[in-house]
Amino acid sequence: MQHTDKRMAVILAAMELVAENGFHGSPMSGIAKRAGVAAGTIYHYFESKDALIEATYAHLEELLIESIRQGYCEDSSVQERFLHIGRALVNSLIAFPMKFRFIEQFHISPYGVASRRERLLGKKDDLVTLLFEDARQQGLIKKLPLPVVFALTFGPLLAICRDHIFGLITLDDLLIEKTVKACWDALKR
Amino acid sequence: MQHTDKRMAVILAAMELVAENGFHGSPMSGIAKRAGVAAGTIYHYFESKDALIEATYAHLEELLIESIRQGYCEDSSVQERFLHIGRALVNSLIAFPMKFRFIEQFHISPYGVASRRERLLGKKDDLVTLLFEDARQQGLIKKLPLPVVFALTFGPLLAICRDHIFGLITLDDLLIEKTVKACWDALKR
DNA sequence: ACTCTTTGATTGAATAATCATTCGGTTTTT
DNA sequence: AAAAACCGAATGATTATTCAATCAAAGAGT
Repeated sequence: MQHTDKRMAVILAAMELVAENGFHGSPMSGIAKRAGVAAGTIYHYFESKDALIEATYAHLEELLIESIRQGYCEDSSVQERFLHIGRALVNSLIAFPMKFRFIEQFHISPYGVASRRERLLGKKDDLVTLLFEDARQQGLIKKLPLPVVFALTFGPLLAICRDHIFGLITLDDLLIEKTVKACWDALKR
Repeated sequence: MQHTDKRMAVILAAMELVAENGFHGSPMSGIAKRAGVAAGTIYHYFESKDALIEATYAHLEELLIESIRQGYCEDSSVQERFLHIGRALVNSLIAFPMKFRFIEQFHISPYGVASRRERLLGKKDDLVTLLFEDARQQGLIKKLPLPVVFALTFGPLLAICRDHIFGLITLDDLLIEKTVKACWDALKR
């Protein structure tokens, strides 16, 4: 077993347990057992439980960004790029319910607050922010603060992922397309 | 001190602690201390921690429904009723950030899953569901499954409440109005 | 090839803190 | 005085974290 193998096993186990039971239902001993690793080993790779949680989120975020970037064409029209991002996000989230559940848990937890603030105030160079700035410059969307634009886009998309994963609806390509287009209707002037 | 006084003190303390620290950071001893009550007393009113959490959510939900019903006019146009609900919801949530934080924690936690399923599959007689069915019959909104309609409405509204409470934006009446109208744009055909 | 040594990885039992819950007794209300 | 509300220390289970002991691998010297 390689150096990073156990590290990744721990991250995956943490993701699954937290997704299923929340942070308060995910003891380190349980994570260790699911990862097939001794409790002490976790502390070889992560300073604390908090550090493990942060690392797990960072890993999932990377996967998500990667899957959105896949097939993204910088030269397409604003609307086409918007549709691509929406589709890719929803498909990626519902493909692995555990990912989605963990990310939601993280976002509302005290862990996520700082991370969230950084995101919106700090980095100005990510794919989505650039797209929205582009759209505003071209006068395609309403004049609203960036966080509101984010809300109108990702609020509904995360909500339908949640409903799908909890079995309240069944998302297919057509329904995803319709919903993403409806989000666009909310933005366009 | 009245019979129900301590009961309510416990509920409020639970709301505040859970809103601040999540379920895993809200020990019964802490709730008791904040409520100004002995730990054992909680068990006079609630069978267990789970029961307390459920009761706290039920109480908040009642308050929320009440504040939305206030000033709601059954005879208004669909769009006017929609705007009223959106405005009332956002104003009510940002007026007491603790309420909002608790409700979010609850919805995502294992507690909320069952409650959520009941809501959408069971009760067909609440204000909002009736409004949406009305709107669909009049051909005013897109033909989408009810959960998706809910997502397009409440997804963004909850998101802007979160952003406001975390200090990422500052909501005023105008911005709230604009955002609720944008949600309507997402729905209307 | 064969030992000795070093280094880092891994273990799991031990620790100390914290948790939900209980219960015998006290106070308050009726 | 009976009943209900209330208290808070005690209980037993669970927790994150530590650590002394083992293991595996990889040279280094012979």
